[in-house]
Amino acid sequence: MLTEKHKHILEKAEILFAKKGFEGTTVRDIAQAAEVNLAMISYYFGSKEKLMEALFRERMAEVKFKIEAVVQNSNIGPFHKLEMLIDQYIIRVFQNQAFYKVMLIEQVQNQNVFILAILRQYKAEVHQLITSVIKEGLSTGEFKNETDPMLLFSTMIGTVLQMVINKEYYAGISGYKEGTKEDYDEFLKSKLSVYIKSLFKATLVK
Amino acid sequence: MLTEKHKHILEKAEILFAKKGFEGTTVRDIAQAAEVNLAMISYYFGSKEKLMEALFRERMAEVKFKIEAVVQNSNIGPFHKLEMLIDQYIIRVFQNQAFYKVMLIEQVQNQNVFILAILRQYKAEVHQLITSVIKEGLSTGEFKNETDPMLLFSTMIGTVLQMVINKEYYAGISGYKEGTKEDYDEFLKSKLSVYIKSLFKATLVK
DNA sequence: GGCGAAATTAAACGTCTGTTTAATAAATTC
DNA sequence: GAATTTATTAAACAGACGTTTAATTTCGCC
Repeated sequence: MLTEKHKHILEKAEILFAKKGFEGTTVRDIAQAAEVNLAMISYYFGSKEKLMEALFRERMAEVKFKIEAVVQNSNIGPFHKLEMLIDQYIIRVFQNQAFYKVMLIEQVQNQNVFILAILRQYKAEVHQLITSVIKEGLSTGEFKNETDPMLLFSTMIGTVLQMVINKEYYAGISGYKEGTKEDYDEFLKSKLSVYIKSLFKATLVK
Repeated sequence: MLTEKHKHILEKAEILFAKKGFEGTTVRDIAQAAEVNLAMISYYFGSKEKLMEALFRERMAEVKFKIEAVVQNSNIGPFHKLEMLIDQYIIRVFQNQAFYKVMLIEQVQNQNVFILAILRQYKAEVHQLITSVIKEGLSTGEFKNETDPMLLFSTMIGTVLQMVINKEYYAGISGYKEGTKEDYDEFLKSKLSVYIKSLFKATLVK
């Protein structure tokens, strides 16, 4: 089990991995950021690699529950379910920007077999979930049977991540000035929410 | 100027950077892959960092021309221009998958100021281009004035990159078996082309 | 309050890192 | 074709890397 100290170290490591990559981050960097002795990282996690794996195990576990709750609720229609999944995804990414950056890098590089397996399983679960909602919409006659769920899936994930990555650039050109960073994130989140829902609607709903 | 040998080394380095990241790739790795002596990398490029910068300078220079040609052609309508930009982007990403992975990682990590500047300029140019085409469509009354160009831009880039990143996963679930890797890439490219154009159409065209 | 286990520390380990050196080979210049 | 510049090499460099060690401190328990 992970203690609060474990989680504290993971949090600091996550930020460094997002900024400098796994190889670009040294164990000494992590120890300094978390204000613990260098040797504690090995003592707590075994190795730098196992620390990364612990980070994935920890963050992925948090995600799983929340998604399932939405889809299994039978009181809401299929498109509203998709809307909730979209909002949920946007909120999750903005709340864990560092981790989603780390995840993106790992997905691109595809090196660590352990993380690869976790990601594969995660993708399969989310994909299956979206597919089942779309099938539900097809059976009620609400949706058109045209678009590959994987494409919609990629659009949702891809668009959100691109906006997060280009946040600073977009702040410059959109002329957004007022408010704190949190306000700006809220501005982006609602913009993305409206936009992606409209894309889904145009593509799926009859 | 870059000789053929320079370009050969950059090509090999690019593949390694995409797979293992900048820090995860050693100069010895690059030398071995390019079949040159270790010291030649410093001799040719000055340093590992400058090699990376040379890679960006080289690849970005190739891109610039092609985009401009499309937009400045006045014989074609605004939506058809967008369609051409979409196809061009898809072709470019699939033709330079390694570099676009490197670019994505660098964008996420945002470390090297030189590369940051190149990317900023590139984004500004592409963004300005798309915006001008959309304005053209608005002035002819062809387009609706609703969507932020930056969002469409993010969708195009994000969706394509997600599909490239998840190529292997998608091959598994889509049951694509027949043909070579090149055939599979062609299959994905045409799928993406049709899909993204339909998203743009639904969002922009009256 | 004393004992055993767990936590924390500074120092050291061998290995690998990017870069430089000094010597040699190849190519270019006149 | 000798002289000079350029390309290539193996070896060495100092520093940084992840991990381990052995000693010390802190803690929970009786």
